[in-house]
Amino acid sequence: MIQKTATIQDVARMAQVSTATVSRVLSNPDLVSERTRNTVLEAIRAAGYRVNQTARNLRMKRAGAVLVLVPNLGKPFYSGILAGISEGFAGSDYAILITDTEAQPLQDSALSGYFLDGRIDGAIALDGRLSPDALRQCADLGVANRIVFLCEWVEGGKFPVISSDNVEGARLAIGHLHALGHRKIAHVTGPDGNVLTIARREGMVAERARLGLPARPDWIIRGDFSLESGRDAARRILNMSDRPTAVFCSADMVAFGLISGLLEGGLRVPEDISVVGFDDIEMSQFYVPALTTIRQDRALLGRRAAELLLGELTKSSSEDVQPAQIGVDLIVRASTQAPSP
Amino acid sequence: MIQKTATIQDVARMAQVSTATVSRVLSNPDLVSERTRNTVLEAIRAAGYRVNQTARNLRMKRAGAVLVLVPNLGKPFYSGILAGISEGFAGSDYAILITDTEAQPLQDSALSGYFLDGRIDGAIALDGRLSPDALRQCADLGVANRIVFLCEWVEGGKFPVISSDNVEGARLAIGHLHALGHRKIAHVTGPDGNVLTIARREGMVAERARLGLPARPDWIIRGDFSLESGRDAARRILNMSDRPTAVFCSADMVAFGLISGLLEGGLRVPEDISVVGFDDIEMSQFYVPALTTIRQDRALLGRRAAELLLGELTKSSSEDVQPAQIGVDLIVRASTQAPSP
DNA sequence: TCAACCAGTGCAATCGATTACATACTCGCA
DNA sequence: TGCGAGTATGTAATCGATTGCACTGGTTGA
Repeated sequence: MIQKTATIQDVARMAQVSTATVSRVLSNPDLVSERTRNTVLEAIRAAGYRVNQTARNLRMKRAGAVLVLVPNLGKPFYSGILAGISEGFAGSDYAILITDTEAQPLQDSALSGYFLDGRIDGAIALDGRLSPDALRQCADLGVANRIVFLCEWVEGGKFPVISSDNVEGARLAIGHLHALGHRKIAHVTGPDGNVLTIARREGMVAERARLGLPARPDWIIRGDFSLESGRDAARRILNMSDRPTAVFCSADMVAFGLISGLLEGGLRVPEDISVVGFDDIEMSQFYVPALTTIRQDRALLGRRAAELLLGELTKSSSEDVQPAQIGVDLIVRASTQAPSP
Repeated sequence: MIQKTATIQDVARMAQVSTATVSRVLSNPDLVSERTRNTVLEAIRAAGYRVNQTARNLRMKRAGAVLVLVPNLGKPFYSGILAGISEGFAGSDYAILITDTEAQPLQDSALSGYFLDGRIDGAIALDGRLSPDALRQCADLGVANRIVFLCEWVEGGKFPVISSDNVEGARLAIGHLHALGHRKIAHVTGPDGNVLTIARREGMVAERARLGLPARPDWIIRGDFSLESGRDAARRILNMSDRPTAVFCSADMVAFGLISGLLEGGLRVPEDISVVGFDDIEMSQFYVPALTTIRQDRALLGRRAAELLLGELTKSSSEDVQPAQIGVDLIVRASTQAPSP
């Protein structure tokens, strides 16, 4: 804050009314007569007055901010989501704090601490790995309903969740490969214990079984959503005696690593092996080959989470935005084709 | 804010002292006798007291937050920078607001508005395209020294700047290609008018001239840092009668688009054409081929900008962190080799 | 012995808004 | 005519901290 900004007192003086009236003009115009209202609005304009958010927040016992916990800002997947979130909060007077939980790991008490310090009114967690302790502290504080999980979530939590339909995504991927003629389909998973890993893997396994496709234990390859894990998976596949003809990856980044690794090992994609990703990040259409993948509607995910949280915060108690699953789409590009005979 | 959090009043009562004393224990411990201090600290612990930042900020006439203006959060380049920034602010009690100036374009008055509303104490702008009007309004407010430009900047502005040594980067890239034996070197620029475009292009042109390499006007291809513009550049190159043997791209993303476009057109990288990028984003080492590029130290850039701004905000007036240029490095990978004879 | 000084602490104003309650005035109706 | 209801506005408390100023009691030096 700089300079002598006009305060509500200044405006009140100029308009020859009390500060209460000025305040009402701003937040509850109907309570004020039209004549007075116009006088006040004119004074506000003349003074270049703007509400001081800090004072307002103090009086109203709120923080005026929400925190977004992102596992890794470097992963392009999250950008579209953040855009959706800020779109969802546009028009509200909440500020959006963003923190990278990998670059700046949170202490167990950090999240609840933000609430206690009066720094935030709510949070959106894109990180399902928040420690149980941290979450319990928040629950004890009574803010469980103001922590919306987005994309990832924690099992058994009482926190609202917005996520994509991961099982459906896996089903679409396997269905696509099956329709192309693939029978031997492998999967590179996400990190152990991750809820997305579980949902996508189980969706994949279920669909494979439903279609009567063969399953080998080593066709489920452990990954962690990273480029590197895709590379590692490529090495594993190159060494297999009975190689799959197609691989469904738990993330686009994994698919990139995988394709790069396969190429180095002398296998071409899609001629020798088809690859399907998950997410549809911007890069995917420009990769060589352009990646067939499952699109998550990141803007929508973000927006919904924002709306859900906003609903909790402004709690007209009735109109709840419900926790929800967002649909996914299969995007067919160049990294899949019928298996060579 | 939730529940009855203990206030400074509660602590004062428990410790049988005045609120002034409690406040002093927290911010100026030396003023308080050791006996009293311990009593107060004990009371603070017992009450689970935490300073209410909003009240503190109101009283101290500050916002307790800084704004980071990112052109496009989706560009992986920015993530490392953000990590550096938040590292730089760690330990301070400033909150970090992040906004995407593409997803949520700022009105001319928005930035100065943030200051006027008491929402922020300072800003870091990664976006050199802020409108002159917007910047003038900030300058008029007297906050010019609290807006640090990072990576990009505006000409003729009185704003502090932290940036990479772009000219040196271009020199390194051309030098590398020259050393490999390339003589016909093209350049895909950034968007028109962008300061980085200018610095990198001029660095490239100067170095090419210094080395006595041939220059053709159509070897300077207009781009805009995007994947798409890389693709477009590939088409241009494929249509050339006198093709360059190497291309220096103004960004890694451009290089990806270019390589993908060249491959589609039947040219291999690096066998037929060598490609150098700029930035060294995470992806670059996993692209096929792994990308030779100019690394910017993103963590350091972010950290320096944060320190510079923090210095302005806490202004012990003496110890200024100076605006600075950060060094860059050439990272040689697989996308460059000697030209085929 | 007394003034000057210092360390340690409290009182109360202050930051800039919101809002419960009180007040004043105008109608409408019995 | 008088009273209750309704409308428009003002008064002042309040949110939870920080800090200038005043006060107290003890030490020091002349």
